[in-house]
Amino acid sequence: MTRRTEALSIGQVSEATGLSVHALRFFEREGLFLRPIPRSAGRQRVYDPADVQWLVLCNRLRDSGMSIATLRRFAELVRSGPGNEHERLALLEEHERTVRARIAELDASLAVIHDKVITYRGHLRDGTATGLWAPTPSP
Amino acid sequence: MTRRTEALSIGQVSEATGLSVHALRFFEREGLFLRPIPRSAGRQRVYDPADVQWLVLCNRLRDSGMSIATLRRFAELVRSGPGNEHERLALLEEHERTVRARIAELDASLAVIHDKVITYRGHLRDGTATGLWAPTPSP
DNA sequence: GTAGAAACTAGAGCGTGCTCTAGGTCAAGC
DNA sequence: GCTTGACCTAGAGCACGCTCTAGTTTCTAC
Repeated sequence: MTRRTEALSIGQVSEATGLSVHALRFFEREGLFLRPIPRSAGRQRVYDPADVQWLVLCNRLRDSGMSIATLRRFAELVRSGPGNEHERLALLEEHERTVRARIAELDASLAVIHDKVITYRGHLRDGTATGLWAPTPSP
Repeated sequence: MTRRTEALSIGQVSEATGLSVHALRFFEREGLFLRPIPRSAGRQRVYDPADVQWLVLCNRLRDSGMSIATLRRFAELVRSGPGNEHERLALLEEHERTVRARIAELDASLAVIHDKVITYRGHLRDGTATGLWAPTPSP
């Protein structure tokens, strides 16, 4: 007897992933799923837990700045089955480098911003808050 | 004798800040400068080094994800002179929190991505690269 | 069987942040 | 004076990533 995997409606998947139902349909149009999502007799989408797992990964990739186009490329690679794992790895490695670079950039900006915050606090404490916008050590 | 500050053309400011001349005019329309940029006899913008310094800070704020709207709010506060330093500090502190949260989010995503990378490398090394997309420890 | 919620499609619309176009004007060198 | 390149304005256009609309159908509960 074939074990039925748990069927999920678009609303349930939306709930589970935090993606809106609009976004889920958009993702499908954009070819971001790993398979054609099957439909019920009434043409409604029937997802399964593996789709949700994939979407969770998609969320991580999107949240870390991967574009829809790159995500689609990754999905295409996974869809086309075994044999292109080196390409998938290369794509992920590239994205990892991008994310690390972005974090480094944010760290650098954060240092500048935190410095400003410290300076403002100091001047406010001392009552000498003039000309504080400058990026160099404040006057 | 009044010391002339160094006058800069829009092209020079573009060069110095990395912002395009289009972006500089856009920033001006959006009210992101600390003063009305003066014009030459021929209606050309005449910047000075302080404008460049401000733009360098703007770049840091923008690069770290501050919206144009928030940057405008900050510029308005600075423009309106002394007396609102607490507001400026609050704005910067809020942005600092936002940036830290973003870094934390990226760190979390990076962990997931790096994990995938490691898994792909392992499976490729072992020649067992199947079903590797899953976000859970790969099958 | 009927109400109300949820889903469907195709396609328009929107917020953000520039970027580019069109049609000039201005400045510097020869 | 003329060329060349930088600059001007106002406004249109664009890429991205959804979000929403309109009109219809389907599902669920009573």
